[in-house]
Amino acid sequence: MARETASARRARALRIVRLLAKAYPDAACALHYRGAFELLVATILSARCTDKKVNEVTPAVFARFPTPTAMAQADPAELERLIQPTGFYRQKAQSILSASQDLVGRFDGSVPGTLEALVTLRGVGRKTANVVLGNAFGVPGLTVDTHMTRVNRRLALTQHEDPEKIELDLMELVPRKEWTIYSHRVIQHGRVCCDARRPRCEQCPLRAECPWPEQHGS
DNA sequence: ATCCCGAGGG
DNA sequence: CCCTCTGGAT
Repeated sequence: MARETASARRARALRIVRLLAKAYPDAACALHYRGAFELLVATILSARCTDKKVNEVTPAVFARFPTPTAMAQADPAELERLIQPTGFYRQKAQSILSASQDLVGRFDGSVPGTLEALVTLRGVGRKTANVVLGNAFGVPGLTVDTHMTRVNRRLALTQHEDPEKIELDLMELVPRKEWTIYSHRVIQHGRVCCDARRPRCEQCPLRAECPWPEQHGS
């Protein structure tokens, strides 16, 4: 594909948005949660871990520590044991405890609804903050995780590796109201089709808009 | 740049 | 065995 002009790329991005909507009309957050606090905890646990695995451990976690107040007083060893299958369990337990203590101490026991406040919590970066904003508060947010990074790079909607730079590129290309649902659809697409190891370009709904198959002979 | 860390697939 | 899975802190 010859070098693409900015306006051509913008038009292509909009076609991709439409194709994704048709291919994944029901895409949604795959984590199981009730309310902002549970979503925050589930999203911290989802780092480098499948959502499926997270959903297996969270019912017991939420049953045992249902509120920020309860979680803030949790025994670290018990929490570590409950979340152990998700990996990185010491850091994650520490993050969940510390973040919960901050919710109680600095945010009146509830999850704040702004990016600036959320990222001050231990274990919460832009990606996690945007998941909470988009799904618990209805504030548009692009959640640049491993799937968003891989798929958008293959689509040549960004050249960057740094998640924050990718987020800025996508903010220019994807209509603001679509940010949250676009993230869900790209993540689903990354799981079922645009696989990390071997993308299934033959059956990809975005094939006509993607330079990857031509460049990699499939 | 490196570390955390378990589990599943090829 | 190596890579990947809804990252973040040091």
